Amino acid sequence: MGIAERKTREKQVLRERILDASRRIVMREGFAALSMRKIADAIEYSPATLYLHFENRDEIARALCMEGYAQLLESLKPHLSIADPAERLKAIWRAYVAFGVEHPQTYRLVFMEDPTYVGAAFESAAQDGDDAGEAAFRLVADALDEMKAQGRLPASADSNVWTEALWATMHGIVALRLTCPVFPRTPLDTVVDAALDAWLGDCSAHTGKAATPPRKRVTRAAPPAKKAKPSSSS
Amino acid sequence: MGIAERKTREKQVLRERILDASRRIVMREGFAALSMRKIADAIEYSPATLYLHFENRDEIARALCMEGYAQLLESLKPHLSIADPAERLKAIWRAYVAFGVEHPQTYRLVFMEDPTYVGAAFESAAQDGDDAGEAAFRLVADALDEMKAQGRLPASADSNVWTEALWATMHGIVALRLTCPVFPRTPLDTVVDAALDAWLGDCSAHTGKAATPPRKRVTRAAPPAKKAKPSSSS
DNA sequence: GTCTATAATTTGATAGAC
DNA sequence: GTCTATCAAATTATAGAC
Repeated sequence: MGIAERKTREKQVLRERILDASRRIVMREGFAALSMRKIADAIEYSPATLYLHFENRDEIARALCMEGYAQLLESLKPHLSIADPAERLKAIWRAYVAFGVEHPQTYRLVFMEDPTYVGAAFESAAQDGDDAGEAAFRLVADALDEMKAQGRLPASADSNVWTEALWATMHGIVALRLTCPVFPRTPLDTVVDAALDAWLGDCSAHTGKAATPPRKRVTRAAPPAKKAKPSSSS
Repeated sequence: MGIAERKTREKQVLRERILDASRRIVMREGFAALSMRKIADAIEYSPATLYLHFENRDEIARALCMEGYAQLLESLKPHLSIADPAERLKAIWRAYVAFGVEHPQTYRLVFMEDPTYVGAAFESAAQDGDDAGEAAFRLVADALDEMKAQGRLPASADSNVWTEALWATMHGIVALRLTCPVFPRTPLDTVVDAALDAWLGDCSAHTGKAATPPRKRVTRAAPPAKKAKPSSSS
């Protein structure tokens, strides 16, 4: 069956070229500027050909979302193996935000455009039954549970609630950068670190080495802690 | 000059009708569905007439943004006079989130569509020289400074950074509701409260009456605090 | 599989009559 | 001030030749 396989392989190649061109357009001009004609021009095929590989523009968009989400996951992967749960979470979320600001149009397409797109991205990367969204959610929730078990988070903290809130915080940081660059803004890293501190705060318990200084809010008296925080934007 | 005044008044009336119709379309179908023709049909005028009152579609969008932002500010106003800075901030941000989820298309138009729109909204409501964005920012930053002065926030907390981070957090909560309704989600109020607690946390110092129980994260040992948190979504 | 050609819409915006 | 009529340009999507 070599002939049939070559044909499907060639078909696959063109599919990839279509997605490549689409990705370039989206990254350069944003999703709103993505049209079938523009894609066709870019790959030097007729618009009609696109419909042999994708049902419509929406299917191309969904494919791009799956790609983009996979790319995001890939950028998080190096940090998943960090032993300490707090450091793991901080590294993951820093990478998450970095991805968002470095690939604004991709991030926007996946998370800020159509509610169905992120759903498509999640369902696509299904592993062991449940989708990639669930898996990512668990990843964070489990780390929070670890911290709770170590007494580094309040026992009253619901890890599901905190996961959602933590995600919302980081998403908000990215989203504001993308659509509301209005204020004389704080460097990105400074805001991210402040947020991570607020949520994961003083995580030096059980680590012994007091790596993260307890830059924690006070309960009774004002602490003598004084820490300037210069930081570089992305 | 009664005649001229009547004419400008009548002109103003039509301008309002255009904006009314536009607002309805945006609220019902979203900003993407707002077209000059649709507006003209709604008010039973010809499309050409619209151009006598607005230069183009973008100017209508900006006008809607100014309206929407003013509406948001209005919904925050009742809480600005709360004496306690922590309670004030919490009330303000709860109202902010509530506005966002109750007016999704308006919120989306102002904060999630075009970067220039939110700028227009801010500059429009200029008071005493600086724009409404600056004013709102100060509002939050000042409250944070109050809390800091009372020793209820760490002295190391930069109120400008925290303001931006706090805004990002609340914006993220709203934005995720609008564009990523994917998970079996936590009730809105629960997430908002968790976030407010994480940022403003145990604020019972100096209030005497211990109104807010110290649902704070631990530093050394696990606290006996146990608090179930049932809450209603909006 | 790929193309040409085109249908069918929808869009923002304007010229000129009244 | 308002309308009719229309332009010029996009868009998605398809029919049918090759």
